[in-house]
Amino acid sequence: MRWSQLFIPTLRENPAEAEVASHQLLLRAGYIRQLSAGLYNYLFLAQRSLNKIQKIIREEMDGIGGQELFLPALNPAEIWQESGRWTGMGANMFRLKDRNGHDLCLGMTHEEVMTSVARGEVRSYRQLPQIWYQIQTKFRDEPRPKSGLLRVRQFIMKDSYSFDIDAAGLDAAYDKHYEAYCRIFKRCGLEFAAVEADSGAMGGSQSSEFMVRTDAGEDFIVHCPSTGYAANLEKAVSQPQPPAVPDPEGDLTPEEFHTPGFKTIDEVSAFTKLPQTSQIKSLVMAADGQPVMALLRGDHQLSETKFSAAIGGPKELRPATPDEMRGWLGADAGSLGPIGVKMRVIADAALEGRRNMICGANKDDYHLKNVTPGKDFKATYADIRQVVAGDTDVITGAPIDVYKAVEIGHIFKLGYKYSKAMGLSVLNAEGEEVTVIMGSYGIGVERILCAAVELYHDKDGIVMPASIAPFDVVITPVNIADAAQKEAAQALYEEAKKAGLDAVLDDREERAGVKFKDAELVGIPWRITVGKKLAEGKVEVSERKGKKSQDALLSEAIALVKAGI
RNA sequence: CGGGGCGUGGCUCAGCCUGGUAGAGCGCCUGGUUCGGGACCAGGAGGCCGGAGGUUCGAAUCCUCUCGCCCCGACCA
Repeated sequence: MRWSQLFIPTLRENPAEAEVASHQLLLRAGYIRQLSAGLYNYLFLAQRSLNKIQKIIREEMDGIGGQELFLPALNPAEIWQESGRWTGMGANMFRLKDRNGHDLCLGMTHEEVMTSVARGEVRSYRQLPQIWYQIQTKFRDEPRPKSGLLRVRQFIMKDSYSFDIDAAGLDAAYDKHYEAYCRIFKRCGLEFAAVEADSGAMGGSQSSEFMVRTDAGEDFIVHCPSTGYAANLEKAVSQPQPPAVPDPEGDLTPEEFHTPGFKTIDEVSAFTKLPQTSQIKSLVMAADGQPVMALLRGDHQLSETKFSAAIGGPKELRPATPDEMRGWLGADAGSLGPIGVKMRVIADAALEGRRNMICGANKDDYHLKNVTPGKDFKATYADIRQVVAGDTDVITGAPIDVYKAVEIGHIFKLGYKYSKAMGLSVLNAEGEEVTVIMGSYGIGVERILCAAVELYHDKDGIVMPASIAPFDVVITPVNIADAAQKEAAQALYEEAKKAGLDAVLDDREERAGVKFKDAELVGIPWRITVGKKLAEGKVEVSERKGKKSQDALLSEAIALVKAGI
């Protein structure tokens, strides 16, 4: 292709609205343009990259026996009602009505549709196992789209679903996906980590997320370099640091004291001259409208995910409102505590065995000291605490890290959630009806592109991995008006195409600097510059990564690039 | 949904406080000179200042409402 004919609208300056590197660079390099919040036009370059990513995905999915389908993005409400997710998905699902007033939605994922396909057709264990996948547009009415392509309202997802007769079959399908995903991300040139994850609203037992480390990400990963333990913060476990000062000895009796205006843990800590680790933080939550108290050590944060699991996974979980707190406990947040309360109390495991601590008195501007969990109040202990940097590995005690990451893939063992709810069963060899066990496996296609840009860029632009770059090589005649250069460049371009390279000829009537800058911004992995050394029969071959270049004979240039890719 | 910010040629922004009828740089078009790292000269096109209402002799500028976008938080298969 000839650059002069292409639509590659590069910008010299960063658009004002872009914050993260991938957003800025994809805009500047002319890959994408925004249509609206969370909606992007994928221009020529983005489309080429996304096509390459999808090609890799298809090859690997086909490689594990996946069969590609294509299901409607527009779904009837009925199947979502059957699975219970019509209400479960809440406001995150785009909903609409057709002309007859029937409820429809735009699919966020396709468990329901896939299950409905299977239940109509799959009758016998002999037809299992199956792995079906599609590459489809998904819709989510995000409360806050952000960070360019990282969090959007419409995006491309490869989603696959496995159907098996038993748990061993599911395990095998899950493992196949795990390995295929590793190959996909590796082929896309990404450095990534597979981590233990919470299965959240998807339901199911086991799940792994594939994460790329970047500050632009929204997830936090807990990682122990010495043991290899890696998990999403929602799910991660660790050993907390010990309390900053030891608890007072003895079976002391709780004693009220006045704390005028001291509400936060920090304020009470400063007032009592006892560290945060000596305080009990009492949080009141409403679980399906019922009050539940969560207790944590003063310096710890509640993990809502763990807490939700600890109380049996309520449909709705939220912090209590100030009015609710006052009604239930007779005091405002800042003076609450577990003594004498009538609600369920879940205490974090880090409080077990502690004694003579400080907590709120359920009376405004009063706290209690000498409060001992177990003795002065009853609570169920559970791990409801969010891991923080500085904690240590639960088994070895080795230090752990917490870092930000973006999720590019997620695999789940769904179990029977959808097949049971929607009646997907087959006859086994004994002629008995058994419910099919399912898995579900997603990849965010654009997120691979974003992650690559986040990971690989420099001051001049994108350093796109060759496997997903829109072009392999750009042939750049320094001066297109020079007939010899023009001719040589044209010949090189033809040769590159014959050699199977995705080549573009930069035949624009621009100065060399402009063409170099654009090629670097866009992130084309290789450039062959046809310039003054042409007189000696030479051209310059340069690699975007590391900015290395060398002179090569005209006849050798293409082979050199080919070898590099 | 709470908090903050911003909407002025294609892009980045100035002008607004202190009303007087719109500017710069880049980009774009034409011609010329240049030609290995975002050239230079000359000429030119392009904006009813997000929208509506109001105040005023007069509104980009002041007031009210509204829409959109971005950021922080909440939320997030």
